[in-house]
Amino acid sequence: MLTRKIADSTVRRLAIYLRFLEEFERQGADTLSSEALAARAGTTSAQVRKDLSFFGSFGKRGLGYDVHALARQLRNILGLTRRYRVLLVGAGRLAGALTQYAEFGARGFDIVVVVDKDPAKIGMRWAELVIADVTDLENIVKRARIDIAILVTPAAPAQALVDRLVAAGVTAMLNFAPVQLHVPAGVDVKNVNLAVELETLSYAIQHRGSS
Amino acid sequence: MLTRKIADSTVRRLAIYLRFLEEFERQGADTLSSEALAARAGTTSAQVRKDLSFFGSFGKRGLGYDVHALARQLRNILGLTRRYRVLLVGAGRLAGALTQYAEFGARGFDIVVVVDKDPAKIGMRWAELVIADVTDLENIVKRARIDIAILVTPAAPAQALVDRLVAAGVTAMLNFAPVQLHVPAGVDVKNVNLAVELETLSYAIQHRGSS
DNA sequence: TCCTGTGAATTAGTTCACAGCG
DNA sequence: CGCTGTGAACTAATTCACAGGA
Repeated sequence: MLTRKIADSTVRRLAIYLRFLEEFERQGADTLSSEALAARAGTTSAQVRKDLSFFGSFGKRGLGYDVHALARQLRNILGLTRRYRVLLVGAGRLAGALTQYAEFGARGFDIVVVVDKDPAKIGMRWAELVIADVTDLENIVKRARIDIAILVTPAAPAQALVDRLVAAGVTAMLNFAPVQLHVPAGVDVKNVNLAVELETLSYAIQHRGSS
Repeated sequence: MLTRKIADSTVRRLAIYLRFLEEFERQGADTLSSEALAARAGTTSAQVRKDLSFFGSFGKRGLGYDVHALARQLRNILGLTRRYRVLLVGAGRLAGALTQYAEFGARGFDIVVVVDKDPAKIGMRWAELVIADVTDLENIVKRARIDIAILVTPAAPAQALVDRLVAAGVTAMLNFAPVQLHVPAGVDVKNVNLAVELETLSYAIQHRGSS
C-alpha cells in the first residue's frame, strides 16, 4: 500500500466506477475501455485512466480492462473485501430509513446496533435490531466491535457523542448532523448535509441566465 | 447578478457559513471576524474572505462582519429569500424520512407532493400529504408548480423519470438513486450517494498508517 | 491597531497528447 | 492499429501576505 495522498474526488469516482463495472459485469461484458466507463460515469476517459494509474496498471493496451479483474482491484483499493460493523447513533426516521437501505448491506456495511436516548424508543424493535440506550455507548461500541458510526442526531448533542465515540475507539464516522465536528488526527469524518445540497440547487436556480 | 462561474465548493461553504451565522445570531452576537467564522466552519479565515469576495465587500476593516447583515447577504446570494415547492419522486422509507426533515422547511423547502407507482401506496396519507400516482407526474408538476424534484427511487427507473420531469419543466433535482443522470443544459442535478460516502470511509480505514 | 479585501504565489486537480505495448 | 499509462500543460482552488480603510 504505497499510496501517497489521493484526492477525495478520486476515491469517490473509484466507488462510482465500481458500481458501473458491476453493472457491466451483470450484463455479461468481459472487457471495457476507459472511454465506455467514462461515458457511463459522466467523466472523461483520461480521468478514468489517471484515477486508476494512482494504484497501478490494470488495463491492456489496445484492449481495455478486464471487467472482473478491475472490479476486484477496485474492491481491494476501496477496502470492500471485508464487512464493516456499523452503529447508528439516533433512532429517528432517517435512521430507520438507513436500516432498510439495501445498498449498504450489499456493499458490506452491516448496521448492527442502533442507540437513542429517548426512553420511549429504547427497547423498541426495528426488524432484527433492538434500540439500545445511548448511555451504554462505550460498552456497545466495544462489545459489538463497531467499525463505523453514523450520526443521525440533532446538531446540539453531536459533538459530545463524537467525543465519546472517539474515546471508545471509533475511527470512522458519517455525520448527518449540521455541525462541523472536531476529531483528533487518525479519525475520519465525512459529512452529509441534505439541506446544503438543496441550497446549492436554490443557488443554481437563482443564478440562471447570468452566465 | 454579475457573478461569473462560482465553484460548487464555494457555494457549499456559503451555505455552511449561513448556518453558523444564524447560530451566532441566536446567541446574540452582533459582529464576527472571518477568523471566528472559519474556526466554526472548519476552514481558514482567508478562505472565508475569498468566498465572500466573489459576491461583494460585506465586512468592515478592523471590525469584522455584521452578523445580521452578512446572514441577509448570504440568504440573497443563495436564493433563500423565497420558498421552493419540492416534489418527492418515490415513497419509500427515505422519502418518508425526508418529509419529516424539519431543516428543509426551516430553510424554505416545502415538500408539497409525493408520488409513487405502487398502487398499495397511492392514496396513503403521510401527515398532510397524500401519495399521488406517478402516472400523473406531468400534471402534478404543473398544477403544484414544482420548483425542485427529489429522486428517491431505485436506479432502474430514475433516468426515465428524469426525462419526464425535464419535459414537464423541472430544472433542479436532487438525486439519491445510484446512477449518473443525463439532463440537457439549463437543468441542474446534484447527486447524493450514501453508499459512496461509506465507501470513502472504508477507503480511509484501509489506508491508515501508510502515509 | 485590527481585520478585511485581494492580487500574487502556491498547490491541487484535470485535460492533453503521445510514446509504447499488446 | 487501438487503447492504456503518464509526463507535461493547463486550469482551478487554496493559501499567503500585505496594502489600506475603519
